Amino acid sequence: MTRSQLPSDSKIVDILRRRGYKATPQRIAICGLVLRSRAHPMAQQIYREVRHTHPTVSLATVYKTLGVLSQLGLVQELPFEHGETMFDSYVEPHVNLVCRRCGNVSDLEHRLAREIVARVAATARFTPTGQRLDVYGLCQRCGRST
Amino acid sequence: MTRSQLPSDSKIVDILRRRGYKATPQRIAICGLVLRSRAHPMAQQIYREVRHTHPTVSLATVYKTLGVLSQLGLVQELPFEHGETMFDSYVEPHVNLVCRRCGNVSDLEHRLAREIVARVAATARFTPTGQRLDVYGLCQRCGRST
DNA sequence: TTGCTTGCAAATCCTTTGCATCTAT
DNA sequence: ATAGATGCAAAGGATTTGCAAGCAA
Repeated sequence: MTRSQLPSDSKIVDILRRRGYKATPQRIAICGLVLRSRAHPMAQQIYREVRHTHPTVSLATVYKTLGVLSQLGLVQELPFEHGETMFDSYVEPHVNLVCRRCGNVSDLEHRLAREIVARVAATARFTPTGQRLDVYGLCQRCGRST
Repeated sequence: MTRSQLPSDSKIVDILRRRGYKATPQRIAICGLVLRSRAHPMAQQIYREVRHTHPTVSLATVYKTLGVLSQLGLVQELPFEHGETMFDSYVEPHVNLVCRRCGNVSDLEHRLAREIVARVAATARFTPTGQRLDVYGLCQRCGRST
């Protein structure tokens, strides 16, 4: 299975309303930024970006909206060692390649991602609802210059 | 590869000294607790436990020692969404089964753990130095009573 | 209209740091 | 002897919360 289509604003409005949330301009903007990003943004970055179009938005609203998206299963939280949490809108089984030098996180689809979740669940009689498969190291770019 | 033997105190003293750290009683106690635990303890829990034998130890020392262990590659930090970080003394590729109901984290060895790291690294020309393979869901015990 | 949402500020919580004192080597 | 470690208290930084005012439905 490949990554699903990135949602339009009207799709986002639908999703929010259907789940009983009001579709406010701030929410639509924040959801749009997060769900259409492949950059694994952090709350502060989303805040900075959304202020370009909604200058009065608060960081609290960003956090609350990220909480909603997380509740709805539309994003996955990826807390890291150094404090901040990245948000990944790709929630299907996949691998996060996390470069320890440049900090970049990229998603990689691989059949083994689904397979390991399924196998492990069967082996341990564990009912899976999500996963986080990170590989840490040096990306191609950073590895060259070591 | 299976999980290596749990280290004795004298082994811990050796490791610390060889790497240029002083082997203080507090450090030996903290390292012993963490490296011999399979429970993925958090800093507060380690603090509470180590105080049984070293009542004057401070939380700051616990954090500093955990930092040393992390630097040495002897433990892996597992930060979670709800704030606290668990410490896993099993650093080889394996799967963490994280129960969303009871909170228990258990390590599971599986050949696919090594395999996915190797395959993904080759595919993406990524040089791996570590990994975190979490599967979230309901453990056998909690799954029964759902 | 009305309850959910926003934005602000204050509060929380985990973790780190500064520093004087202590101690392993 | 002395560089590194400890313990305390204060600081830091991300995230959450309380609440009055605002807005979607």
